[in-house]
Amino acid sequence: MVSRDKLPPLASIRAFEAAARLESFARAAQELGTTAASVSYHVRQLEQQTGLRLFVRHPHRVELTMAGVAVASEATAAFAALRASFVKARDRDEARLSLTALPTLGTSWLTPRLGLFRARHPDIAIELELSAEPQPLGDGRFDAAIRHGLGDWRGLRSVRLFPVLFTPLCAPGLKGAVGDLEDPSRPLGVPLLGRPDWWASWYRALGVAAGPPPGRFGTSLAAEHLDIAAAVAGHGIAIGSPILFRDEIAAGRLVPAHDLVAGDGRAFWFVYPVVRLQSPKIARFRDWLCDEAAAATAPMRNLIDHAVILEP
Amino acid sequence: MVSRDKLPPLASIRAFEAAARLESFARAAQELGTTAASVSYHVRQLEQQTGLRLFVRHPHRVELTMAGVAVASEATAAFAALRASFVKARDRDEARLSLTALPTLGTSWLTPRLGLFRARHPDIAIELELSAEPQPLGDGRFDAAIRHGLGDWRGLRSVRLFPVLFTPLCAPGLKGAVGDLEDPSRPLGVPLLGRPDWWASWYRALGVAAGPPPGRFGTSLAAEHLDIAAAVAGHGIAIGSPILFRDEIAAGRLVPAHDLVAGDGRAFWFVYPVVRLQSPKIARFRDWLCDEAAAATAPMRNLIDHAVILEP
DNA sequence: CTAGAGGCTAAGCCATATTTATGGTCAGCC
DNA sequence: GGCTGACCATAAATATGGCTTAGCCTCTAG
Repeated sequence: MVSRDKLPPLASIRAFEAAARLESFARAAQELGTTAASVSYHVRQLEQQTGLRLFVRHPHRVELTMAGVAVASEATAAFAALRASFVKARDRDEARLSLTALPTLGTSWLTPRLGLFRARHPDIAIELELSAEPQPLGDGRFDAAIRHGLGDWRGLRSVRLFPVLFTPLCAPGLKGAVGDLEDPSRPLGVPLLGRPDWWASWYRALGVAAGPPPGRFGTSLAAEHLDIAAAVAGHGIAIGSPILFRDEIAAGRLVPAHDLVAGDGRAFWFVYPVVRLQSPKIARFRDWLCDEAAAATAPMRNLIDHAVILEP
Repeated sequence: MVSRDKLPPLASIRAFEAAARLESFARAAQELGTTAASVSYHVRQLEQQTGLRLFVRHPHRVELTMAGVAVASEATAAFAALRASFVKARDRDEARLSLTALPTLGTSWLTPRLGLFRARHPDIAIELELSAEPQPLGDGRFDAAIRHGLGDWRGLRSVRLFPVLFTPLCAPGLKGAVGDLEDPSRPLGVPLLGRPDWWASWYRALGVAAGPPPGRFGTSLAAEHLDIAAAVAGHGIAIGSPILFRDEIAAGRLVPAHDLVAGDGRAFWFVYPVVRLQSPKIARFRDWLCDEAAAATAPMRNLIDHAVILEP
């Protein structure tokens, strides 16, 4: 005899439950997407395991026994509860999407657009955390992230948004004060703002091996968007992405200080764990985000195509 | 995305539930009688199917997420309910054992012994129905049967109890009045009781081709045990089983009218559906019945071994 | 600092469940 | 009253899915 409190095979219970509810092996097979023979096998299996007679077989119909009725009703309830618990968990999970992104991207590009997402998907609340350090996904804190890099994070699905680019940007009033930007050895009149390594990269893209000397830089700020804000205030020439700061340029608060747009081969990616490929809320956000990224890059096609991409 | 109300694979839910309850894949594997790799696989499977993150993986321990806690508690409850329903159904089913048997065996052999079974197994109530026609098993009316035959009923498990034998029996006072039983053509002085075909078989076993002429028989009764009762009353010589009527013989109410014991190759069998091999109540009754049959036949070993068995 | 425990991944195998095919029985229907 | 179709049982072959095995990494404990 089978142990008194061991659960019989669940597949068999499932087949039995459907057969009992539908009062037919054939219909149960249909519901379960299998064959009547399979249902018959499973029900018999269950009867043998439990020692209970669950169905009385009549030549072309089956009838539940007393024991069968009792077990079936409880099994139906148990399966319903199980299904309900998953649905409920998913509903709750669906209502909140937690993201992490880099401060610059979050502040200058993502935040202004999130309202549009919320308007289109009012059932999903977005939580956005900004941090310079990439936060790990998969520990339950974040559903997805926007990162920059090469898109090769293992265990994560990466969807490319747009390339990481940089170009000198300054306030319109400063444009005249800018001397010969192309030669880092000649005095410039205004300080450079932003990460020195980006400036160095940009000069490499220009064909100049030596980056600007340290004395050229103004106050060093924590993040790209802060440098840009400083540039808007007329404190110098910042280096930044023409895609991220397109609105500033379009509004005339910033102008390119030079035509050359450089890139380092990296891009911004929307990333989320492969195990959550099936998550509808992530899929919805991803699709929306891709559309936004496409809309943001389409008018800049020409600029992007002519960017000088350095080998990483 | 997986359909909103489709139940994920039950095997995966089961693995997850155990892992959640025990807070360890390794212990869950142990409980489920499988390996940690399998549990890991199933949990991952479930997470992919549902799009829910259920566990946070720490290097050498796992931790339930919010969603995991919610699902796990409901899953545990659902499984418990399922298990309970089977246990309850079995308990209820266990309390009553319904049997069908032949009238003669039931009246003369089984009924006197049932009290002993009840005394030893007070939790099982026996229902016994006697009928000359073999009742079908498997339609829910009877759990098991005692039949006579060759033990080759398909779909049924047969356990041999003792052989079907027959020998002439009469009241002690009649023994002297019996003439030459061995020659069916010579007058006998007393009528023969019981089924003419059994008498014919008995004479064949004796080596006499011709059975007794019809005129030799007394009143024809419906069942063997009624013939035996008539014999006890001194109305003639009955043919019947020395095993079934052992008590009558031991008490001196009947004596063998001849030494020859014949058999037709058949036996009494305890039979029950193969699908109920696991049924504890049937197993208990079967074991008890076999013991009783063994106890009843042991003292008659010699007699049984010397019986003349006819080819069926 | 080593040993042990816990978990992940990958790959190959095996078992389990399903399919396919056949047969039998009954109900409905010309 | 036979025919046809629906339904279930059974058996054998197949295939898919899940298990196991083996190796690795990380962390904890002694």
